[in-house]
Amino acid sequence: MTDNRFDPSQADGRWQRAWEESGAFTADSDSEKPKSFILEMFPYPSGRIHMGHVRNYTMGDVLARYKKMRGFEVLHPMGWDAFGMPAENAAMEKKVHPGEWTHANIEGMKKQLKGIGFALDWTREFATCDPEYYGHEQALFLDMFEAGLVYRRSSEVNWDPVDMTVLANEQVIDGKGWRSGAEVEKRKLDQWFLKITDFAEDLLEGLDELKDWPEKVRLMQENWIGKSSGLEFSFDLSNGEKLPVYTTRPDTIFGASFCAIAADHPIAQGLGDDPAVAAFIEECKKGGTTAAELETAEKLGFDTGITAQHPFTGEAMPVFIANFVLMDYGTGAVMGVPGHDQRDFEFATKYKLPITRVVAKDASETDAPMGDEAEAGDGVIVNSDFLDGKSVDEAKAEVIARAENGGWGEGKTVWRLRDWGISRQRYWGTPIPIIHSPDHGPVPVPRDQLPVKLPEDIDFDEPGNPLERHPTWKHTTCPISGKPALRETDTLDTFANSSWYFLRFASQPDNAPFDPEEVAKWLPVQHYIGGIEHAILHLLYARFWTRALASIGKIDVKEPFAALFTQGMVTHETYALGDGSWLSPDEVRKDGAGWVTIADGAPVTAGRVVKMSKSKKNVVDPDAIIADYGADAVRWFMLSDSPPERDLPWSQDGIEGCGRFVQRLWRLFQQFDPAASGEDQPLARKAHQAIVAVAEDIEALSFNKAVARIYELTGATEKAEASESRNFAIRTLMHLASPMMPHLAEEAWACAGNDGLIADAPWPEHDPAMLVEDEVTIAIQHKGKLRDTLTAPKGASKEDLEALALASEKVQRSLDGAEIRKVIVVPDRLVNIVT
RNA sequence: GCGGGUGUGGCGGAAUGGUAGACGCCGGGGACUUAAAAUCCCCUGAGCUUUGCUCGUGCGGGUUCGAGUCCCGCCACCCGCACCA
Repeated sequence: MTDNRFDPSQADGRWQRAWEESGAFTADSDSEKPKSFILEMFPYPSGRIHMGHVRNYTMGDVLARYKKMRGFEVLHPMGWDAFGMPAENAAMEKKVHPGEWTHANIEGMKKQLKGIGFALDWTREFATCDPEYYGHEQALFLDMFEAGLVYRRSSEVNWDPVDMTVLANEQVIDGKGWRSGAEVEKRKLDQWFLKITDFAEDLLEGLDELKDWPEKVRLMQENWIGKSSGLEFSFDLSNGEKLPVYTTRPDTIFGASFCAIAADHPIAQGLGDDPAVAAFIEECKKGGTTAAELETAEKLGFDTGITAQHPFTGEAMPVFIANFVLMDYGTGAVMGVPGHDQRDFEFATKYKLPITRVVAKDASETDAPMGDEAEAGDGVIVNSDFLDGKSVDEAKAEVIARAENGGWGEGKTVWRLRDWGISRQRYWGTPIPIIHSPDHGPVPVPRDQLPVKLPEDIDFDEPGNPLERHPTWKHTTCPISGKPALRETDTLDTFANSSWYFLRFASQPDNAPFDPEEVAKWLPVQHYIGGIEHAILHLLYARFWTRALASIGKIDVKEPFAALFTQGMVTHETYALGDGSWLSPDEVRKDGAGWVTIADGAPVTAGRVVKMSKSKKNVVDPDAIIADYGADAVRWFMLSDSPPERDLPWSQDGIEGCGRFVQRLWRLFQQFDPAASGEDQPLARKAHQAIVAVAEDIEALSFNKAVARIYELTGATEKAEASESRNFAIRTLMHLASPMMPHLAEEAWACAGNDGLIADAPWPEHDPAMLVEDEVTIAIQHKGKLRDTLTAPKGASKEDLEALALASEKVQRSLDGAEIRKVIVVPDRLVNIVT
């Protein structure tokens, strides 16, 4: 027995090399074992691994290692979501090629990930910016193009006139470009779209099958897809035109008192010659789109002077241009029913339009006055001719039926989901494999010319898309006529890259994006782990892309991720000086109850615990922590205390505690004593129970509970005398801890004289007979309050337990001679005496 | 506004309707040491008239022999979406 310390600085690297050399985590798709695909959302190679990554990948790693121990052939790959804006920004700021910057980052981050000891199959690593990868992506794009799932149309975009580029909505801040600060313009550009709306119904219904997804994410996707059903019909207008409107409340049609159209509605645009109309349309465009602005925005309207004829009453209703009507939902026009829609109510109040009740609590309340807001709830239809007395649902069906019979409208389902605009006027992305032919329009690049590679010799000295102004790249010939033609210079949205990468992880043939048979072996992903921020876009696009490929016969799986887990953020206290400037954790120290700067002792305010971010300076660098405490301590911290779906507050005290526990386990592991003999039943029992409990906790992803179990068994084992049972407990702890602290476990395993890697060893067997206690603690209650506890043999009869309870001195004192009315006995648990 | 979540010691958090606070962190006391670090042991929800008693899981009710857990009504905070007709 030696009392040396575990030295991660030399042990970690040694075991990481041992895993790599033995190929311990290389997935064999020809294996006979059941398969398990464990995947964490692959990182963007921004430069450094941060604590959020460490937490995400540690969780996946524990699962992957555990599944391997349980006899699964595990696929646990890693790659790089390598296209995107930051690389281009770096190119502009640092005069470095985006590819060079990206690859340097990948090298650095890969080294960091290896230093944490993740059980990854690095043989399947790829970056989405590899021409092989994006070439296959281009092939998939062409598959979808040929299947009619891709189309081109003119669409409005945010245009930065200084950077000469399109901005995503989140890159527009207060109406200005986030980089240039220039006033952003709306511009119409021809853009490529993927027909995700073809799959709206399917994507919505598929959510029901995703039992192992968080309810929250399913609801967010459901709302995003936004199915609604109602009636689309046309009003006859006084100018002879027709005005199609969409409503989900056809039952309230007798309450309509006006029509409203969007500012960019064709009828409004047609009136644009009138300066007053033009001014109003301009006014509508100004309004901000932030939540707060919309909340307070006043309903504004402009009476066009045109009237619409009510389909049932024949009444003439005014048609307004209104700022609250959206052109891209429904038909861009609505019928206004002020009594039963809050927006219409506000509008009608402002412009003194009639507000009629057409839904009441019951049929007798026909004339009940309207309050100061619209009544959107259920009820009975009143003041509505043939609809009177019907329920809301009956009236909806009746009006839709009459409209359809009369040929002036039809029941319709409308979706909030829009088609996916995938064109980006950027260099660092997958070139869209299309050639614009003067004679044949947009033509697919012939398959034998894929990949369409990005040119290397580009510069970012001028604003705009480097592909567009490259001297030769876009010039090519039409594949049909052979005449000169131009390449598409837009690249694909980066979300396209992450929409099928899991298929490429499952199989990597040279001549195809994937092999359907290999995909069938691994998919769906058994556990997909990542941040909640991808609840909608990435996860919806990946579901769509998988379904689209299934619909054209490329694969058999429709849902890529069987189970989804969204982990919480890593947070940290913030520190600020009096002037509000932020300080990093290593610039401050505790001073009594408060905090001061290390530099000059100036008082520091410790603020809220929030997500680690550069702007708040509350980041902690994983490398520095690993250097101080080793990889296992950091991994252990990531799994301890907080449930994985909640935020994890980082603390210096916490990581020190984890570092201490690594050493404590190491000391215990060294006490494995081959010469020891004898049984220790209670300890053996605890070890067997821990084998079962830790397994259950890991499978439920309750890592914090698994950690607590390991602490408990550790404590019990430390206290026990040497025995064969104690040796068993020590070996058990090595196995139970090995998915979480793999370096320590390997070192201890080897020191105890075992051959091979503990990573390759199976999960320990438990003896079911040892799970059952032979003695139990019984709680004795009087009137529901605890009075005493006693130990009884497991399975003691109710009569015996009752007798034991009544024999207790404490119980008798509490009873104080009162008459016993009833005694409740729960075997092996408690006795409750009621007086 | 709509949808969802959370609320338990100083802190992170445990708890199939059955002994609330497992486990960890912080804190206090002690042992070892010339001393420190490391390590080990004990205490650590609040209060009280302290062999013990009372109170205690955001608040107010209810069901039950028994409620952190189930039901009804509130409050606070967090997240997502949002003029979607």
